[in-house]
Amino acid sequence: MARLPIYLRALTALGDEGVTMVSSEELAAAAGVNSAKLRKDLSHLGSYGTRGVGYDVDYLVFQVSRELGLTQDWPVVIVGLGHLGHALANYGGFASRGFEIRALVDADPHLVGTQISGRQVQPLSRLEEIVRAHGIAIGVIATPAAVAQSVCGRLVAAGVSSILNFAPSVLAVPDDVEVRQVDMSIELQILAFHEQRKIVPSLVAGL
Amino acid sequence: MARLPIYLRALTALGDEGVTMVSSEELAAAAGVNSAKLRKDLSHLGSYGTRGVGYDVDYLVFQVSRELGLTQDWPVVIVGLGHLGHALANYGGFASRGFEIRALVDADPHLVGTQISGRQVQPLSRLEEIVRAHGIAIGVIATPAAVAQSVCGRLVAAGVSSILNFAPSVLAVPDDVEVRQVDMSIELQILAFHEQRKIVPSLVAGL
DNA sequence: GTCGCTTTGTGCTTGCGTTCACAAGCGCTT
DNA sequence: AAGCGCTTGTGAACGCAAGCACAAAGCGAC
Repeated sequence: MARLPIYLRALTALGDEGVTMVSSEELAAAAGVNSAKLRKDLSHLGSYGTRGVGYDVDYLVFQVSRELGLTQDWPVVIVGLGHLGHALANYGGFASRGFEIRALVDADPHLVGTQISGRQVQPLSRLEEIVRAHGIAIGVIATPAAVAQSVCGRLVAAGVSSILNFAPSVLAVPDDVEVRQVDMSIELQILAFHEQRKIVPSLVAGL
Repeated sequence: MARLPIYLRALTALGDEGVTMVSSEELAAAAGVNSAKLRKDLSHLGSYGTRGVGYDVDYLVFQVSRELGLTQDWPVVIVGLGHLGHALANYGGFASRGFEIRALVDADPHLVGTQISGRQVQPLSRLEEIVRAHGIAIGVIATPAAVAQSVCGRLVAAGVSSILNFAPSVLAVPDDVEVRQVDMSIELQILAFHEQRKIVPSLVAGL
């Protein structure tokens, strides 16, 4: 379920505060969801709660992490090191959550060979070689939209089966490859849509 | 509808290629959705298609833009100029889509006063003043999670009613404020979950 | 002008996810 | 040891979105 990471984040935050037991009601509030939904989600993992008491925070963190596959480290390659790729390479939130950025790749000869976050940028021509050598299953695309599909195809051909795409383009992939799309312009446009709906209805009401 | 921006992106891409008319089938393929869903979505805006022919690309771009409220420019403030905020400030995809980054704000005295993407970083203490002076309705939070809720509250109090949050924390806001959450770690965790499901079932099948 | 091809717009069914509401169960107190 | 209060886990109802399938409608050809 796509909500497990949110629960995990809330749980680790609670754990850091020293909380040892938590009720579905409290955890649901921290995660911003309905408590029944949370209980149903957690029940799919097994019966890890105690009736009348709640859930043991540490134990639940472990169980959710296991379900998400975070008990092992996932090697990741970042393709494209513009401003965004740069930010991703320097983002500390990955390593602490079971992801290791194993390689940085870019097509720009001026970037290749430079150090970013203690790691050397590799040329795009070596992409397949790098993916295979490290057994990388997860790729991050932070390139311009024009080359995103090409990079995606090469990643998939080299064995990558999960892709996080920051480029504003729809990626075509085989059915067994998972793609998640993050597009900041689209998020802003959705906000603009809601902003306008707050204004337009007042005009309609005035008619 | 949250899919309109995706349609708009596909439409502008087609327009740049010189395409003038497009069928729901073609546009749906470009946007990665079902054609019936696309037609139903577009029909909510009005009847802008011609039966037997399709949709006029330019006209549809205009209509979708109008529906999304992109015929006007939306002023935006970015709070937090770490690696991610930096990348956002330099991202060209905003201005071209009807958003103008009007102010950059950070708490770090070393950053305040520096120029980023031709704009001077303002101190966090002036946040409310800046929001009110520019009539800013949309705020982007790219701060550490620890201060995200505090910044969010100040933005809302100053009049911001839409927030794009990159910090890994759930924001509590009044009902009339829209929040959209972007969390790269969560996206990666969802990918890891699917990756693991590709491996674990093979073990289960072996039993 | 009529016929047929193509594509939109939409009623209806189907399926999934959310939510309510309650029974089952655990621990604490007396 | 028994009862009480609290919380989980889940069966059942509800609502919404997705997709099918077809009727309505425009355009071109003959």
